[in-house]
Amino acid sequence: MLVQEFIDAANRIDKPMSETSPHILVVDDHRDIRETLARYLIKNGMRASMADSAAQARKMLNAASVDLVVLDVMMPGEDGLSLCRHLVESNGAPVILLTAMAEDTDRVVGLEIGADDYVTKPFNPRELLARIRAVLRRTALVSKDRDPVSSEKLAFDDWVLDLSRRHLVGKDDVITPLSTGEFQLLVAFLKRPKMVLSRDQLLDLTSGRSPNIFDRSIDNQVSRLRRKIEGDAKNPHLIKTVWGGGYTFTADVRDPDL
Amino acid sequence: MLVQEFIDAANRIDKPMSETSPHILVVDDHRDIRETLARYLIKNGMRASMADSAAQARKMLNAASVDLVVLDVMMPGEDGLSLCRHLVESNGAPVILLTAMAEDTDRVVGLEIGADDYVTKPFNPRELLARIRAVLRRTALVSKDRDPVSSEKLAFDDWVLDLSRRHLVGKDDVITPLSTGEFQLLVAFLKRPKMVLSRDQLLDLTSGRSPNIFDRSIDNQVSRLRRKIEGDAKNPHLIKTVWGGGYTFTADVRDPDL
DNA sequence: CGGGAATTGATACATTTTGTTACAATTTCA
DNA sequence: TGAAATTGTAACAAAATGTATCAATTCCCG
Repeated sequence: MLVQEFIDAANRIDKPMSETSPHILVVDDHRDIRETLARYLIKNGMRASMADSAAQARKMLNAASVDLVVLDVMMPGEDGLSLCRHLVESNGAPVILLTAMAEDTDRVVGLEIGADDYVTKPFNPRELLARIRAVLRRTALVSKDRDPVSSEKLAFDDWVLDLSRRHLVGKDDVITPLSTGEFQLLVAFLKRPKMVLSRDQLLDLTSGRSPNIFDRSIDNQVSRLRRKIEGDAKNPHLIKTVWGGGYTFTADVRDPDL
Repeated sequence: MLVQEFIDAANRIDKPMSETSPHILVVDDHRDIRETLARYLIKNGMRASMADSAAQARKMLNAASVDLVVLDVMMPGEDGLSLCRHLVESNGAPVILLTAMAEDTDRVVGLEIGADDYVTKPFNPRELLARIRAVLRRTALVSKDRDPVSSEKLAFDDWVLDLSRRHLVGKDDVITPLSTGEFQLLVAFLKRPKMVLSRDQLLDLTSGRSPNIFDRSIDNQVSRLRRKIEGDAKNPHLIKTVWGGGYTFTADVRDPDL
Protein backbone atom coordinates (compact mmCIF):
# COMPACT_ATOMS: atom_id res chain seq x y z
CA MET A 1 0.00 0.00 0.00
CA LEU A 2 1.20 3.42 -0.88
CA VAL A 3 0.87 4.85 2.56
CA GLN A 4 2.84 2.17 4.28
CA GLU A 5 5.43 2.30 1.58
CA PHE A 6 6.02 5.92 2.27
CA ILE A 7 5.95 5.57 6.01
CA ASP A 8 8.62 2.96 5.65
CA ALA A 9 10.54 5.21 3.32
CA ALA A 10 10.47 7.90 5.94
CA ASN A 11 11.60 5.54 8.60
CA ARG A 12 14.48 4.19 6.61
CA ILE A 13 16.23 7.50 6.78
CA ASP A 14 19.26 7.22 8.99
CA LYS A 15 19.85 10.67 10.34
CA PRO A 16 17.40 12.41 12.62
CA MET A 17 14.72 14.03 10.53
CA SER A 18 15.50 17.59 11.21
CA GLU A 19 18.84 17.41 9.45
CA THR A 20 17.69 15.69 6.30
CA SER A 21 15.68 17.06 3.43
CA PRO A 22 12.25 18.32 4.36
CA HIS A 23 9.42 15.83 4.36
CA ILE A 24 6.32 17.05 2.50
CA LEU A 25 2.93 15.37 2.75
CA VAL A 26 0.74 15.91 -0.32
CA VAL A 27 -2.96 15.45 0.40
CA ASP A 28 -5.21 15.42 -2.67
CA ASP A 29 -7.91 13.08 -3.90
CA HIS A 30 -6.75 13.39 -7.50
CA ARG A 31 -4.19 10.74 -8.11
CA ASP A 32 -2.50 12.51 -11.03
CA ILE A 33 -1.99 15.74 -9.13
CA ARG A 34 -0.77 13.87 -6.07
CA GLU A 35 1.77 11.77 -7.87
CA THR A 36 3.03 14.39 -10.26
CA LEU A 37 3.53 16.83 -7.45
CA ALA A 38 5.26 14.29 -5.21
CA ARG A 39 7.59 13.31 -8.04
CA TYR A 40 8.36 16.92 -8.72
CA LEU A 41 9.18 17.59 -5.08
CA ILE A 42 11.41 14.53 -4.84
CA LYS A 43 13.21 15.58 -8.00
CA ASN A 44 13.91 18.88 -6.26
CA GLY A 45 15.55 17.37 -3.24
CA MET A 46 12.63 16.83 -0.90
CA ARG A 47 11.02 13.77 0.55
CA ALA A 48 7.36 13.39 -0.31
CA SER A 49 4.51 11.26 0.96
CA MET A 50 0.95 11.16 -0.29
CA ALA A 51 -2.55 10.72 1.07
CA ASP A 52 -5.80 10.69 -0.87
CA SER A 53 -8.03 11.78 1.99
CA ALA A 54 -7.96 13.71 5.22
CA ALA A 55 -8.40 10.48 7.17
CA GLN A 56 -5.41 8.90 5.53
CA ALA A 57 -3.44 12.07 6.08
CA ARG A 58 -4.15 11.89 9.80
CA LYS A 59 -2.75 8.40 9.99
CA MET A 60 0.39 9.42 8.22
CA LEU A 61 0.83 12.46 10.40
CA ASN A 62 0.59 10.25 13.44
CA ALA A 63 2.97 7.77 11.93
CA ALA A 64 5.79 9.86 10.55
CA SER A 65 7.37 13.21 11.10
CA VAL A 66 6.15 15.63 8.46
CA ASP A 67 7.68 19.04 7.94
CA LEU A 68 4.94 20.54 5.79
CA VAL A 69 1.55 19.56 4.42
CA VAL A 70 0.24 20.53 0.99
CA LEU A 71 -3.49 20.13 1.33
CA ASP A 72 -6.36 20.27 -1.12
CA VAL A 73 -9.27 22.01 0.57
CA MET A 74 -11.94 20.44 -1.60
CA MET A 75 -12.03 16.74 -0.91
CA PRO A 76 -14.82 14.24 -0.36
CA GLY A 77 -15.22 12.92 3.15
CA GLU A 78 -13.77 14.84 6.04
CA ASP A 79 -13.18 18.37 4.98
CA GLY A 80 -9.62 19.41 4.32
CA LEU A 81 -10.24 22.59 6.23
CA SER A 82 -11.04 20.73 9.41
CA LEU A 83 -7.78 18.79 9.11
CA CYS A 84 -6.03 22.09 8.55
CA ARG A 85 -7.57 23.55 11.66
CA HIS A 86 -6.45 20.57 13.70
CA LEU A 87 -2.92 20.87 12.45
CA VAL A 88 -2.80 24.52 13.28
CA GLU A 89 -4.43 24.13 16.67
CA SER A 90 -2.22 21.24 17.66
CA ASN A 91 0.80 23.23 16.60
CA GLY A 92 1.58 20.61 13.99
CA ALA A 93 3.26 20.93 10.63
CA PRO A 94 2.76 24.08 8.61
CA VAL A 95 0.13 23.88 5.89
CA ILE A 96 -0.09 25.17 2.33
CA LEU A 97 -3.60 24.96 0.96
CA LEU A 98 -4.50 24.13 -2.61
CA THR A 99 -7.71 25.91 -3.44
CA ALA A 100 -9.75 24.84 -6.43
CA MET A 101 -10.21 28.25 -7.94
CA ALA A 102 -9.36 31.81 -7.19
CA GLU A 103 -12.39 31.96 -5.00
CA ASP A 104 -12.04 34.61 -2.41
CA THR A 105 -14.14 32.71 0.06
CA ASP A 106 -11.74 29.80 0.00
CA ARG A 107 -8.74 32.02 0.36
CA VAL A 108 -10.14 33.87 3.27
CA VAL A 109 -11.47 30.82 5.05
CA GLY A 110 -8.21 28.96 4.53
CA LEU A 111 -6.01 31.63 5.93
CA GLU A 112 -8.51 32.39 8.64
CA ILE A 113 -8.02 28.89 9.83
CA GLY A 114 -4.33 29.59 10.03
CA ALA A 115 -2.82 27.96 6.97
CA ASP A 116 0.61 29.35 6.27
CA ASP A 117 0.02 30.00 2.59
CA TYR A 118 -2.22 28.99 -0.27
CA VAL A 119 -1.87 28.29 -3.97
CA THR A 120 -4.76 28.26 -6.42
CA LYS A 121 -5.28 25.50 -8.93
CA PRO A 122 -4.16 25.17 -11.60
CA PHE A 123 -0.79 25.97 -10.13
CA ASN A 124 2.72 26.25 -11.39
CA PRO A 125 4.84 23.59 -9.63
CA ARG A 126 7.75 25.95 -9.50
CA GLU A 127 5.64 28.52 -7.71
CA LEU A 128 4.43 25.94 -5.22
CA LEU A 129 8.01 24.81 -4.61
CA ALA A 130 9.04 28.39 -3.98
CA ARG A 131 6.21 28.84 -1.51
CA ILE A 132 7.06 25.59 0.24
CA ARG A 133 10.64 26.76 0.68
CA ALA A 134 9.46 30.13 1.90
CA VAL A 135 7.17 28.60 4.51
CA LEU A 136 9.85 26.16 5.65
CA ARG A 137 12.30 29.02 6.01
CA ARG A 138 9.82 30.97 8.10
CA THR A 139 8.78 28.07 10.30
CA ALA A 140 12.41 27.10 10.81
CA LEU A 141 12.80 30.46 12.49
CA VAL A 142 9.76 30.07 14.65
CA SER A 143 9.52 26.34 15.12
CA LYS A 144 11.41 26.31 18.36
CA ASP A 145 8.53 28.02 20.11
CA ARG A 146 6.79 24.68 19.87
CA ASP A 147 9.14 23.62 22.59
CA PRO A 148 7.61 25.34 25.58
CA VAL A 149 10.90 25.47 27.37
CA SER A 150 13.37 26.87 24.89
CA SER A 151 13.69 30.61 25.13
CA GLU A 152 13.24 31.69 21.59
CA LYS A 153 13.60 35.14 20.24
CA LEU A 154 12.79 36.88 17.00
CA ALA A 155 14.54 40.01 15.80
CA PHE A 156 13.29 42.68 13.43
CA ASP A 157 14.28 46.26 12.78
CA ASP A 158 15.87 47.45 16.02
CA TRP A 159 13.75 45.18 18.17
CA VAL A 160 14.03 41.72 19.68
CA LEU A 161 10.83 39.99 20.68
CA ASP A 162 11.36 37.55 23.53
CA LEU A 163 8.70 34.91 22.96
CA SER A 164 9.04 33.18 26.30
CA ARG A 165 9.25 36.34 28.37
CA ARG A 166 6.61 38.03 26.30
CA HIS A 167 8.20 41.43 25.94
CA LEU A 168 10.15 43.56 23.49
CA VAL A 169 13.77 44.51 23.94
CA GLY A 170 14.78 47.75 22.23
CA LYS A 171 18.02 49.25 21.08
CA ASP A 172 19.69 49.90 24.42
CA ASP A 173 18.26 46.78 26.05
CA VAL A 174 15.30 48.83 27.15
CA ILE A 175 12.40 46.53 27.86
CA THR A 176 9.05 47.53 26.43
CA PRO A 177 6.19 45.62 28.00
CA LEU A 178 3.44 44.41 25.72
CA SER A 179 -0.13 43.64 26.60
CA THR A 180 -1.34 40.14 25.83
CA GLY A 181 -3.17 41.32 22.74
CA GLU A 182 -0.25 43.33 21.43
CA PHE A 183 2.07 40.40 21.98
CA GLN A 184 -0.20 37.95 20.19
CA LEU A 185 -0.69 40.32 17.28
CA LEU A 186 3.04 40.87 16.92
CA VAL A 187 3.70 37.13 17.01
CA ALA A 188 1.08 36.60 14.31
CA PHE A 189 2.88 39.14 12.14
CA LEU A 190 6.37 37.83 12.81
CA LYS A 191 5.35 34.28 11.95
CA ARG A 192 4.03 35.44 8.59
CA PRO A 193 6.14 38.37 7.49
CA LYS A 194 5.59 39.99 4.13
CA MET A 195 2.20 38.40 3.69
CA VAL A 196 -1.04 40.28 3.51
CA LEU A 197 -3.13 39.27 6.50
CA SER A 198 -6.79 40.22 6.56
CA ARG A 199 -8.45 41.47 9.70
CA ASP A 200 -10.37 38.21 9.96
CA GLN A 201 -7.20 36.18 9.77
CA LEU A 202 -5.50 38.33 12.36
CA LEU A 203 -8.50 38.07 14.64
CA ASP A 204 -8.42 34.30 14.37
CA LEU A 205 -4.66 34.13 14.86
CA THR A 206 -4.68 36.33 17.93
CA SER A 207 -7.82 35.49 19.83
CA GLY A 208 -9.59 32.75 17.88
CA ARG A 209 -12.61 34.96 17.96
CA SER A 210 -14.91 35.10 14.94
CA PRO A 211 -15.56 38.60 13.73
CA ASN A 212 -18.65 40.63 14.52
CA ILE A 213 -19.93 42.73 11.70
CA PHE A 214 -18.06 46.00 11.59
CA ASP A 215 -15.39 44.61 13.86
CA ARG A 216 -12.65 47.17 14.28
CA SER A 217 -10.80 45.62 17.17
CA ILE A 218 -7.86 44.57 15.00
CA ASP A 219 -7.52 48.10 13.66
CA ASN A 220 -7.30 49.31 17.20
CA GLN A 221 -4.74 46.73 18.23
CA VAL A 222 -2.67 47.56 15.18
CA SER A 223 -2.89 51.21 16.09
CA ARG A 224 -1.79 50.47 19.64
CA LEU A 225 1.02 48.20 18.53
CA ARG A 226 2.25 50.75 16.01
CA ARG A 227 2.43 53.33 18.75
CA LYS A 228 4.88 51.09 20.56
CA ILE A 229 7.12 49.80 17.77
CA GLU A 230 7.00 52.43 15.02
CA GLY A 231 9.21 55.46 15.29
CA ASP A 232 6.57 57.57 13.61
CA ALA A 233 3.17 55.99 13.98
CA LYS A 234 1.80 58.33 11.30
CA ASN A 235 4.23 56.93 8.71
CA PRO A 236 4.51 53.28 9.66
CA HIS A 237 7.34 51.35 8.05
CA LEU A 238 6.92 48.03 9.86
CA ILE A 239 3.18 47.33 9.74
CA LYS A 240 1.88 48.59 6.41
CA THR A 241 -1.79 48.91 5.60
CA VAL A 242 -3.02 47.12 2.50
CA TRP A 243 -6.02 49.09 1.43
CA GLY A 244 -9.02 46.78 1.18
CA GLY A 245 -6.91 43.79 2.19
CA GLY A 246 -5.56 44.04 5.69
CA TYR A 247 -2.05 44.55 7.04
CA THR A 248 1.44 43.37 6.15
CA PHE A 249 4.52 43.14 8.29
CA THR A 250 7.22 44.35 5.94
CA ALA A 251 10.50 44.03 7.84
CA ASP A 252 12.83 41.06 7.72
CA VAL A 253 12.49 38.68 10.66
CA ARG A 254 15.76 37.17 11.74
CA ASP A 255 17.30 35.07 14.46
CA PRO A 256 18.84 37.49 16.96
CA ASP A 257 21.70 35.10 17.73
CA LEU A 258 22.96 35.27 14.17
CA MET B 1 7.14 -9.99 21.57
CA LEU B 2 7.05 -6.65 19.92
CA VAL B 3 7.78 -4.72 23.03
CA GLN B 4 10.92 -6.64 23.74
CA GLU B 5 11.90 -6.30 20.13
CA PHE B 6 11.95 -2.55 20.46
CA ILE B 7 13.77 -2.59 23.73
CA ASP B 8 16.37 -4.76 22.07
CA ALA B 9 16.46 -2.49 19.08
CA ALA B 10 17.14 0.38 21.41
CA ASN B 11 19.93 -1.48 23.08
CA ARG B 12 21.58 -2.24 19.79
CA ILE B 13 22.15 1.44 19.13
CA ASP B 14 25.83 2.30 19.20
CA LYS B 15 25.82 5.28 21.49
CA PRO B 16 26.29 4.72 25.21
CA MET B 17 22.69 4.11 26.07
CA SER B 18 21.86 2.35 29.23
CA GLU B 19 22.79 5.20 31.52
CA THR B 20 22.34 8.28 29.43
CA SER B 21 19.32 7.61 27.28
CA PRO B 22 15.93 7.98 28.93
CA HIS B 23 13.46 5.12 28.88
CA ILE B 24 10.07 6.09 27.50
CA LEU B 25 6.93 3.97 27.81
CA VAL B 26 4.41 4.56 25.05
CA VAL B 27 0.87 3.53 26.00
CA ASP B 28 -1.65 3.57 23.18
CA ASP B 29 -4.13 1.04 21.88
CA HIS B 30 -3.42 1.96 18.28
CA ARG B 31 -0.66 -0.25 17.07
CA ASP B 32 0.53 2.02 14.29
CA ILE B 33 0.84 5.05 16.53
CA ARG B 34 2.58 3.03 19.23
CA GLU B 35 5.12 1.46 16.96
CA THR B 36 5.92 4.43 14.80
CA LEU B 37 6.30 6.64 17.80
CA ALA B 38 8.55 4.15 19.55
CA ARG B 39 10.67 3.85 16.45
CA TYR B 40 10.88 7.60 16.15
CA LEU B 41 11.99 7.96 19.75
CA ILE B 42 14.61 5.27 19.37
CA LYS B 43 15.91 6.91 16.23
CA ASN B 44 16.34 10.03 18.28
CA GLY B 45 18.44 8.44 20.95
CA MET B 46 15.93 7.20 23.49
CA ARG B 47 14.91 3.79 24.69
CA ALA B 48 11.26 2.97 24.11
CA SER B 49 8.82 0.35 25.32
CA MET B 50 5.19 -0.07 24.43
CA ALA B 51 1.94 -1.10 26.04
CA ASP B 52 -1.46 -1.38 24.41
CA SER B 53 -3.48 -0.95 27.58
CA ALA B 54 -3.31 0.56 31.01
CA ALA B 55 -3.11 -2.90 32.53
CA GLN B 56 -0.12 -3.85 30.44
CA ALA B 57 1.46 -0.53 31.23
CA ARG B 58 1.21 -1.24 34.95
CA LYS B 59 3.03 -4.52 34.51
CA MET B 60 5.81 -2.87 32.59
CA LEU B 61 6.13 -0.10 35.11
CA ASN B 62 6.60 -2.70 37.80
CA ALA B 63 9.06 -4.69 35.74
CA ALA B 64 11.40 -2.01 34.49
CA SER B 65 12.41 1.47 35.43
CA VAL B 66 10.70 4.00 33.22
CA ASP B 67 11.69 7.64 32.98
CA LEU B 68 8.58 8.97 31.31
CA VAL B 69 5.19 7.72 30.14
CA VAL B 70 3.47 8.88 26.97
CA LEU B 71 -0.15 7.98 27.56
CA ASP B 72 -3.24 8.01 25.39
CA VAL B 73 -6.15 9.18 27.53
CA MET B 74 -8.80 7.50 25.46
CA MET B 75 -8.37 3.75 25.70
CA PRO B 76 -10.75 0.88 26.17
CA GLY B 77 -10.66 -0.86 29.52
CA GLU B 78 -9.13 0.90 32.46
CA ASP B 79 -9.10 4.55 31.72
CA GLY B 80 -5.80 6.17 30.87
CA LEU B 81 -6.62 8.98 33.22
CA SER B 82 -6.84 6.65 36.18
CA LEU B 83 -3.41 5.26 35.36
CA CYS B 84 -2.18 8.82 35.11
CA ARG B 85 -3.63 9.67 38.49
CA HIS B 86 -2.02 6.59 39.98
CA LEU B 87 1.38 7.53 38.59
CA VAL B 88 1.16 11.07 39.84
CA GLU B 89 -0.08 10.10 43.29
CA SER B 90 2.53 7.39 43.72
CA ASN B 91 5.19 9.87 42.70
CA GLY B 92 5.99 7.71 39.69
CA ALA B 93 7.31 8.65 36.30
CA PRO B 94 6.22 11.92 34.74
CA VAL B 95 3.38 11.68 32.25
CA ILE B 96 2.67 13.30 28.91
CA LEU B 97 -0.91 12.80 27.83
CA LEU B 98 -2.03 12.24 24.27
CA THR B 99 -5.50 13.68 23.99
CA ALA B 100 -7.72 12.63 21.14
CA MET B 101 -8.85 16.05 20.10
CA ALA B 102 -8.24 19.64 20.91
CA GLU B 103 -11.07 19.48 23.38
CA ASP B 104 -10.67 21.88 26.18
CA THR B 105 -12.27 19.51 28.64
CA ASP B 106 -9.62 16.91 27.97
CA ARG B 107 -6.85 19.43 28.29
CA VAL B 108 -8.07 20.75 31.57
CA VAL B 109 -8.79 17.35 33.05
CA GLY B 110 -5.37 16.13 31.98
CA LEU B 111 -3.45 18.85 33.69
CA GLU B 112 -5.77 18.85 36.67
CA ILE B 113 -4.89 15.25 37.26
CA GLY B 114 -1.29 16.31 37.36
CA ALA B 115 0.10 15.27 34.01
CA ASP B 116 3.26 17.16 33.24
CA ASP B 117 2.21 18.11 29.74
CA TYR B 118 -0.15 17.10 27.01
CA VAL B 119 -0.12 16.86 23.22
CA THR B 120 -3.21 16.74 21.06
CA LYS B 121 -3.62 14.25 18.24
CA PRO B 122 -2.76 14.42 15.47
CA PHE B 123 0.60 15.49 16.75
CA ASN B 124 3.91 16.32 15.20
CA PRO B 125 6.45 13.75 16.47
CA ARG B 126 9.06 16.45 16.65
CA GLU B 127 6.86 18.48 18.93
CA LEU B 128 6.24 15.49 21.16
CA LEU B 129 9.98 14.80 21.27
CA ALA B 130 10.64 18.39 22.27
CA ARG B 131 8.07 18.16 25.02
CA ILE B 132 9.47 14.85 26.25
CA ARG B 133 12.91 16.42 26.47
CA ALA B 134 11.47 19.45 28.22
CA VAL B 135 9.67 17.38 30.83
CA LEU B 136 12.73 15.19 31.38
CA ARG B 137 14.86 18.27 31.84
CA ARG B 138 12.44 19.68 34.38
CA THR B 139 11.95 16.47 36.32
CA ALA B 140 15.68 15.84 36.31
CA LEU B 141 15.91 18.98 38.40
CA VAL B 142 13.28 17.86 40.84
CA SER B 143 13.74 14.11 40.82
CA LYS B 144 16.45 14.18 43.41
CA ASP B 145 13.72 13.84 46.00
CA ARG B 146 14.29 10.13 45.60
CA ASP B 147 17.65 10.76 47.15
CA PRO B 148 16.86 11.92 50.66
CA VAL B 149 20.38 13.11 51.36
CA SER B 150 20.79 15.79 48.76
CA SER B 151 18.70 18.88 49.33
CA GLU B 152 16.49 19.59 46.39
CA LYS B 153 16.67 23.03 44.98
CA LEU B 154 15.47 24.94 41.95
CA ALA B 155 17.04 28.16 40.72
CA PHE B 156 15.48 30.93 38.69
CA ASP B 157 16.35 34.57 38.14
CA ASP B 158 18.30 35.57 41.27
CA TRP B 159 16.47 33.13 43.49
CA VAL B 160 16.95 29.58 44.73
CA LEU B 161 13.91 27.72 45.95
CA ASP B 162 14.72 25.19 48.64
CA LEU B 163 12.13 22.48 48.18
CA SER B 164 12.76 20.67 51.42
CA ARG B 165 12.95 23.73 53.66
CA ARG B 166 10.18 25.42 51.70
CA HIS B 167 11.75 28.83 51.50
CA LEU B 168 13.49 31.14 49.05
CA VAL B 169 17.13 32.08 49.16
CA GLY B 170 17.91 35.43 47.58
CA LYS B 171 20.98 37.09 46.19
CA ASP B 172 22.98 37.56 49.39
CA ASP B 173 21.79 34.33 50.95
CA VAL B 174 18.94 36.23 52.48
CA ILE B 175 16.17 33.83 53.35
CA THR B 176 12.62 34.75 52.41
CA PRO B 177 10.02 32.55 54.06
CA LEU B 178 7.05 31.42 51.99
CA SER B 179 3.62 30.45 53.18
CA THR B 180 2.30 27.05 52.16
CA GLY B 181 0.13 28.53 49.45
CA GLU B 182 2.88 30.69 48.04
CA PHE B 183 5.23 27.74 48.02
CA GLN B 184 2.80 25.45 46.25
CA LEU B 185 1.98 28.09 43.68
CA LEU B 186 5.65 28.72 42.99
CA VAL B 187 6.35 25.00 42.62
CA ALA B 188 3.42 24.68 40.22
CA PHE B 189 4.95 27.45 38.13
CA LEU B 190 8.51 26.10 38.29
CA LYS B 191 7.40 22.64 37.20
CA ARG B 192 5.69 24.10 34.15
CA PRO B 193 7.63 27.16 33.11
CA LYS B 194 6.62 29.04 29.99
CA MET B 195 3.25 27.37 29.80
CA VAL B 196 0.06 29.35 30.13
CA LEU B 197 -1.71 27.99 33.18
CA SER B 198 -5.34 28.86 33.72
CA ARG B 199 -6.64 29.84 37.13
CA ASP B 200 -8.50 26.54 37.31
CA GLN B 201 -5.38 24.55 36.62
CA LEU B 202 -3.38 26.52 39.15
CA LEU B 203 -6.10 26.10 41.73
CA ASP B 204 -6.06 22.36 41.23
CA LEU B 205 -2.28 22.12 41.15
CA THR B 206 -1.96 24.02 44.40
CA SER B 207 -4.91 23.01 46.52
CA GLY B 208 -6.93 20.47 44.56
CA ARG B 209 -9.94 22.65 45.15
CA SER B 210 -12.51 23.10 42.41
CA PRO B 211 -13.29 26.69 41.64
CA ASN B 212 -16.27 28.62 42.94
CA ILE B 213 -17.76 31.05 40.52
CA PHE B 214 -15.90 34.34 40.66
CA ASP B 215 -13.02 32.66 42.45
CA ARG B 216 -10.24 35.17 42.84
CA SER B 217 -8.07 33.29 45.27
CA ILE B 218 -5.43 32.49 42.66
CA ASP B 219 -5.22 36.15 41.72
CA ASN B 220 -4.60 36.91 45.36
CA GLN B 221 -1.91 34.29 45.74
CA VAL B 222 -0.22 35.47 42.57
CA SER B 223 -0.31 39.00 43.90
CA ARG B 224 1.22 37.91 47.19
CA LEU B 225 3.87 35.81 45.50
CA ARG B 226 4.76 38.63 43.13
CA ARG B 227 5.30 40.94 46.05
CA LYS B 228 7.95 38.57 47.31
CA ILE B 229 9.82 37.58 44.17
CA GLU B 230 9.38 40.45 41.73
CA GLY B 231 11.61 43.47 42.02
CA ASP B 232 8.82 45.71 40.80
CA ALA B 233 5.47 44.08 41.41
CA LYS B 234 3.81 46.64 39.15
CA ASN B 235 5.90 45.48 36.17
CA PRO B 236 6.28 41.77 36.79
CA HIS B 237 8.87 39.98 34.69
CA LEU B 238 8.69 36.53 36.25
CA ILE B 239 4.96 35.81 36.49
CA LYS B 240 3.26 37.38 33.49
CA THR B 241 -0.50 37.73 33.13
CA VAL B 242 -2.07 36.32 29.99
CA TRP B 243 -5.19 38.39 29.58
CA GLY B 244 -8.19 36.06 29.41
CA GLY B 245 -5.94 33.03 29.81
CA GLY B 246 -4.18 32.84 33.13
CA TYR B 247 -0.56 33.25 34.15
CA THR B 248 2.82 32.21 32.77
CA PHE B 249 6.13 31.79 34.53
CA THR B 250 8.57 33.27 32.04
CA ALA B 251 12.05 32.75 33.51
CA ASP B 252 14.39 29.82 32.93
CA VAL B 253 14.43 27.22 35.68
CA ARG B 254 17.84 25.72 36.32
CA ASP B 255 19.78 23.51 38.66
CA PRO B 256 21.44 25.78 41.25
CA ASP B 257 24.54 23.56 41.34
CA LEU B 258 25.30 24.29 37.72
C1' DC C 1 -7.81 22.19 74.47
C1' DG C 2 -7.37 27.33 74.05
C1' DG C 3 -5.51 31.83 72.71
C1' DG C 4 -2.89 34.41 69.45
C1' DA C 5 -0.54 34.78 65.16
C1' DA C 6 -0.32 33.68 60.46
C1' DT C 7 -2.57 32.43 56.40
C1' DT C 8 -6.11 32.41 53.18
C1' DG C 9 -10.53 33.28 50.68
C1' DA C 10 -14.13 36.71 49.88
C1' DT C 11 -15.28 41.25 48.89
C1' DA C 12 -14.86 45.77 47.13
C1' DC C 13 -12.90 49.04 44.56
C1' DA C 14 -9.04 50.84 41.55
C1' DT C 15 -6.66 49.97 37.45
C1' DT C 16 -5.64 47.93 33.11
C1' DT C 17 -6.82 45.91 28.86
C1' DT C 18 -9.74 45.24 25.25
C1' DG C 19 -13.87 45.96 22.28
C1' DT C 20 -17.22 49.39 20.37
C1' DT C 21 -18.57 53.55 18.49
C1' DA C 22 -18.06 57.82 16.26
C1' DC C 23 -15.98 60.83 13.40
C1' DA C 24 -12.15 62.76 10.81
C1' DA C 25 -8.73 61.56 7.38
C1' DT C 26 -7.45 58.93 3.52
C1' DT C 27 -7.95 56.26 -0.63
C1' DT C 28 -10.39 54.65 -4.65
C1' DC C 29 -12.89 55.14 -8.63
C1' DA C 30 -16.30 56.98 -11.59
C1' DT D 1 -13.27 66.52 -8.52
C1' DG D 2 -16.64 64.38 -5.50
C1' DA D 3 -19.00 60.54 -3.45
C1' DA D 4 -18.38 56.11 -1.43
C1' DA D 5 -15.56 53.03 0.83
C1' DT D 6 -11.99 52.25 3.92
C1' DT D 7 -8.85 53.30 7.57
C1' DG D 8 -6.82 55.87 11.92
C1' DT D 9 -7.72 56.79 16.33
C1' DA D 10 -9.89 59.32 20.23
C1' DA D 11 -13.30 58.53 23.50
C1' DC D 12 -16.06 55.65 25.86
C1' DA D 13 -17.88 51.09 27.68
C1' DA D 14 -17.22 46.50 29.08
C1' DA D 15 -14.50 42.89 30.76
C1' DA D 16 -10.64 41.22 33.32
C1' DT D 17 -7.11 41.87 36.55
C1' DG D 18 -4.47 43.97 40.87
C1' DT D 19 -4.73 44.43 45.45
C1' DA D 20 -6.20 46.50 50.11
C1' DT D 21 -9.01 45.09 53.62
C1' DC D 22 -11.30 42.09 56.60
C1' DA D 23 -13.36 37.92 58.30
C1' DA D 24 -12.85 33.03 58.51
C1' DT D 25 -9.81 29.45 58.97
C1' DT D 26 -5.66 27.13 60.06
C1' DC D 27 -1.55 26.62 62.60
C1' DC D 28 1.18 26.78 66.50
C1' DC D 29 2.83 26.28 71.03
C1' DG D 30 2.15 26.00 75.33
